Amino acid sequence: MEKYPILFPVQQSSSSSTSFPQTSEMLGSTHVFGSLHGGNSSGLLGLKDFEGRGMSPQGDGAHHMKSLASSMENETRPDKKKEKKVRRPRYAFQTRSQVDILDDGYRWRKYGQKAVKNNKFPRSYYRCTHQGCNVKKQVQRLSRDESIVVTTYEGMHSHPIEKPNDNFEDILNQMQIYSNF
DNA sequence: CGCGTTTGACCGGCGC
DNA sequence: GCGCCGGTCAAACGCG
Repeated sequence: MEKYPILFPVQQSSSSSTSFPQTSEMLGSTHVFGSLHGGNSSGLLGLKDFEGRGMSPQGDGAHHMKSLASSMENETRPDKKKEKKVRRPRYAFQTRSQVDILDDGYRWRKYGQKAVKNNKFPRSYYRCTHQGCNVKKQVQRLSRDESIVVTTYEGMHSHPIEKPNDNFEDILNQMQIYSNF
């Protein structure tokens, strides 16, 4: 199935790499959504795994990624009447890519970027620009292995994908997304 | 011009 | 209570 010479729909992101050596392996480990049961493929990890390990061998400091470790937890807030912020489950997966921006068919608007402790690369915060859709995602590159990009999705899209171009590759990618649901 | 990015300030939660 | 830290806001800027 992944024998197609499909490349990623990274058309506009010129990230210092004109010729991508990316192979089907990379595609195989991408776009797996929600099915993080035990698929420890070469590049897929659960959320709790995140990157909490490569860091902090010194024990102290920087293990505040509890927010990221909230995988399928439904946020059983022992708190209160007011649910202003409904923390929805997050889905994180790693991707072997040389570009940070993975085009998944949706249109995202970046709204923040913060430096990550124990990581030389910053983390970018994106939000779906569709009206009424507050799906968020954050993209982060591991400093441990800079060829790995961790993408964390939060929320579910309730609107059709708006694809900026109708390449055959894009359609195939979308099919991959859906089939993995 | 409209839309997206950049970037420092701001905010709320949690640990000490 | 204070300070750190992760996340978000928003004004200014850039680009097509």
